[in-house]
Amino acid sequence: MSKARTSIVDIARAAGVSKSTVSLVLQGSPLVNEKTREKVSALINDLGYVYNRGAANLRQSKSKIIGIVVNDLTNSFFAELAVGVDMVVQSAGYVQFLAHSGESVDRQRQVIASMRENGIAGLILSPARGTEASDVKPLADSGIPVVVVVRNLPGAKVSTLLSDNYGGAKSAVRHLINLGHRRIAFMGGFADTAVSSDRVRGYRDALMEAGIALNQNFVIHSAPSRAGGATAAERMMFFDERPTAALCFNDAVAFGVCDGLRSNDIEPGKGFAVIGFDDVIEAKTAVPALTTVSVDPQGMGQRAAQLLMKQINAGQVDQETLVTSVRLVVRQSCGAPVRQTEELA
Amino acid sequence: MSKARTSIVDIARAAGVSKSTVSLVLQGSPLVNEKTREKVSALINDLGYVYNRGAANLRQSKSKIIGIVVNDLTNSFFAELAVGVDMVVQSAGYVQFLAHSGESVDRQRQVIASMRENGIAGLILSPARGTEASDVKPLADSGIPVVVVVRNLPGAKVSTLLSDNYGGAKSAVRHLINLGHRRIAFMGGFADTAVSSDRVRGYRDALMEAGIALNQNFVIHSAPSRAGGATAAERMMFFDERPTAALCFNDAVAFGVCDGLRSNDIEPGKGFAVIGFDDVIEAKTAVPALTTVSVDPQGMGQRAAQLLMKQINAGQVDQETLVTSVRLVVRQSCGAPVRQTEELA
DNA sequence: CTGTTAGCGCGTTCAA
DNA sequence: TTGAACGCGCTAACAG
Repeated sequence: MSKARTSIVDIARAAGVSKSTVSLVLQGSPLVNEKTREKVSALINDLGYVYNRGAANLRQSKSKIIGIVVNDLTNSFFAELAVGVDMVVQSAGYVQFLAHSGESVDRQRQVIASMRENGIAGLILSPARGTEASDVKPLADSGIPVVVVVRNLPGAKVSTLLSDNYGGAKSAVRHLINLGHRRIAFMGGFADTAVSSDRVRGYRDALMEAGIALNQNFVIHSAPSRAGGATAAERMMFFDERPTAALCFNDAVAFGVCDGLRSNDIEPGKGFAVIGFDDVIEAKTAVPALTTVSVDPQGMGQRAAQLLMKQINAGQVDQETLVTSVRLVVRQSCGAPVRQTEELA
Repeated sequence: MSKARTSIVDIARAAGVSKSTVSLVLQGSPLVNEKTREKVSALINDLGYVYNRGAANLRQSKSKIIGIVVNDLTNSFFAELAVGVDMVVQSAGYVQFLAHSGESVDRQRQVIASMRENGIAGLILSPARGTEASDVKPLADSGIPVVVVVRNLPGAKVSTLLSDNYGGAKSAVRHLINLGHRRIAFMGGFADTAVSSDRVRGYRDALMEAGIALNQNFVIHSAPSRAGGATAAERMMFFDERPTAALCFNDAVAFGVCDGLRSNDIEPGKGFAVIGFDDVIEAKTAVPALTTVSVDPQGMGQRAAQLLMKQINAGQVDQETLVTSVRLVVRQSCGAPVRQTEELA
């Protein structure tokens, strides 16, 4: 209808009061006469007034906007994470800018810059591969709290929320050992990422703890994808003494390993046990019966958002690193959606 | 460091010019002396100035923010959609507010209101079930363009982008008929949604076209989920004369149907053909060999965003309804990630 | 204690 | 190239 939206002055004029009074009404201030309050409130409704948060932000030089940049929204793990963030953000009366970096540090830099121009109150970042501390430095320096999730970003003045990669790997391998396995492989993932090395470390320590000698060949790196898992499995077939179980870098790798086993006529689950970290969350839909090391991505998103809100409200940036625990879970599909049936360890 | 962020006046003062000049430099206006431009640009860098888009928005009473509200970000279909939107939004220099309604019309109303307060330039909405035209009316009335995707919203002053449910179903059933099937079921989905009835209509028309009488029993409604598919399959087992093929409401249902068949010792694919609309996109990871009616969700997101940008730039709201075509695709997994191998029809 | 006035925050715009 | 006005809501100070 009307081109110009009705502003606080319009309704002030209509009510025969000053704009200050209207502002007080909007804020539910008790300093205003009941009668005037009602008249003003009525006008606000009738004239279809919409609060202009931008103007308020400008005046107060603060906003109720938080930014979230995700390296791959296509991966359900991060979509779920974003949903978790959204939940707490929404209920705190904030809105979220969401951007997808697609693992491109350039795009990530751009969107972070853009969010900064737009005056976000805080940022949650799941960094693209190759992100450096300098990429968030300007933000952090200007006092805007940043929470980095999933991958860590050493040297940056930010808080960090990681899943317990070391502990998860360790308890998964312990579980395999308890099942009687002695020749256990670690499959998939690139060697040069912190996430990967933490998981391998957990794997090693669990073996050591059980007095099992580490066979270097049994750590088979590959792309952290289904295809990577399949090739890792192929490579494994050449060993004289093959493993009887594997901890996989993630669920995608685990499926790939199963694919690779099957094409060599080995039925996974029967004699060969496979466990994967469920980073990719294909598990939710795709797995017939796979043991996974599970992170709850929505929960992680919630925690990240809470961590951020805390800092925003306190007006100061922290630098804590939190680790969210993981669970060993057997998922089962029985002609129906996958349900979590058993929790181990 | 500094509490107050440096503003346009700070650099004006430092450069010994007026803030107007700085503003002109920022806008790349040619009306400014080359020498001053350089001096100003240098100061902008040195003082770490960040453009305050909020202030600009206020002055111009327009923003470069678009809103996107999605009913279920947890569903990869919508996550991909959001990525598609993000691509064109980002490259147009906009940012997006993203909110997840979780199929709750109340939350949807809230977030739409919040986005309106924040001055979005346009909205892309994948409506929660039960959304009514009135839910977007205030927005549409104030001249903010809205593009509704996936589900339609009759009576609202918005543009709409739907996938070709009718045509897709029709060509899927034609395909099954060409394969020699005569007893073809339609399984899954609630009867009372437009999406569902369009698909059933396509199914009917394809049968009619081939002179095959419609068997009312063969339209088996159920929840549009994996569980729903499984129960639909169970129900089908009681028929005296069972179908030999099914078009499923979506891929989740299709998997459920496969689950149900297997638990009755029928191997899907061998003698019983299953086709699903890939709304849920489990197909990408989970399907060994399933024919799907495919929508490209990222592409759809891009089109939606383009449609919206067009209206924003033109400064007027349209009310067109566009239909995006779908493809019949056989996906195959062969010990490696699923690839699209064959395109039919 | 109620209600008002004036000025601020920051970038844009236009007349001068 | 610039001073001044402007967009809209907030707030400190002040008058009734």
